[in-house]
Amino acid sequence: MDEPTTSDTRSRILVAAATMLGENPMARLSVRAVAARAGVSTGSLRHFFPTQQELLDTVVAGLQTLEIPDDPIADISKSPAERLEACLQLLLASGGHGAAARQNWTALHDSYIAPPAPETSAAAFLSLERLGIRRLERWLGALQDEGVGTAGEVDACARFLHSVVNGLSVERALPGARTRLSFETSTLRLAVAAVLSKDHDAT
Amino acid sequence: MDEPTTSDTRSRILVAAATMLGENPMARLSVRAVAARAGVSTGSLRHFFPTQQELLDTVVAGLQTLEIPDDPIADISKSPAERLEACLQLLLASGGHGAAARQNWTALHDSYIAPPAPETSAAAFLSLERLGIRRLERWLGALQDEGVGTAGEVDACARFLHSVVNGLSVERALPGARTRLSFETSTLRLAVAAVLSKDHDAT
DNA sequence: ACCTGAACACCGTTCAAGT
DNA sequence: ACCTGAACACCGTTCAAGT
Repeated sequence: MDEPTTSDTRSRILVAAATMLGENPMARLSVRAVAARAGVSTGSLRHFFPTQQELLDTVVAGLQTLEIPDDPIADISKSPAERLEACLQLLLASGGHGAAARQNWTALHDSYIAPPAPETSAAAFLSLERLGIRRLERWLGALQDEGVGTAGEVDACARFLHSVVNGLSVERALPGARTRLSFETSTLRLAVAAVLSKDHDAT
Repeated sequence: MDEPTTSDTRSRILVAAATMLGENPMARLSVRAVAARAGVSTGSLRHFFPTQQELLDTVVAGLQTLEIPDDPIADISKSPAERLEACLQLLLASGGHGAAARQNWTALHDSYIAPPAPETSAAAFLSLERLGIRRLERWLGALQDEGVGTAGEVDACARFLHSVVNGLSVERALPGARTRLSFETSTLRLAVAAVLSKDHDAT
């Protein structure tokens, strides 16, 4: 963990932002509102968080600390394709099965799809999405460092995998999830093969 | 099509917005910028498009219908990959953009995800899903008849493509859809390439 | 009905100034 | 280094006023 007193005001800002996000996930955190809630000036807020996006990323990253056990990408005993598939399975698992999956998508729907003016709450969701895509990019980057080629740009591949996982994830919340389960692995395998197209010579 | 003269300024606004979106899909269209580009006042723009979101939805909906003909799989003037991509775009388009996409997913959510006993209403959904997958299988079968090989079984490929389209579709209903628009084609292209992996010798 | 442009209430970021 | 608050350049929306 970080030291509890990285800065008193920095923490106050983070706490204020996290509280406001918790109270109303679809509100957007303006500089002035967060600064007022934290009892600091806008300039002081900017001193610790040079940009508003950085504040958002930091606060949602803090909220996300409950995950990430051990990274399957580092397990050299398996092939690159198998490892990437395991990573995707990890992402997919975080969405849950059955009732949990449904509850998850209901929360997502109520926060970001149902509201009449969804663009206002976009920032929180987008920074969360960026977190997931960053993770995918890091995994692909790790494989690239081993000499494994990717089909196209890394960010395009990451977006592709993200969409695949999203599709499978929402299907888990829809009826007939049990029937589709057998297709999940074949779909993930196709997605992995699409991304790791070139030569994958593992030693 | 609509009458060419629904309103001269309305069209000018739409054209200006579409042009700006084409130049830089990541940029956000401000009222003043679009109005200036179209040569009209902000108030006039607001008269036809009461809200900025409405403008966005209208222009992206227009861009989509502009590049979709009918029955793309039979168009032999294009390559198999291009045709399959066009088919997927067709599926994606049926989900709608912006407000329509959100409304669509809300209906789906309320019918099949939210209810406590989702297994009761499953039948309707499953038959609808089967319809979409059948369509994908027919497309893939048509390409196979031309001698185009698919990676793996047809039903597995169809399920894969179905998940990809589902993922992109739900992302259209989530915040930041406009930003992700540029990745849609690259994702679809990767998915098509994954499915049509083998030799695709036409003629 | 169509169109204008000023006005209102915001926004994120910058920066000279203090401590 | 930390902090302030004014200032700048935006933003979307509203609205009295013209045609």
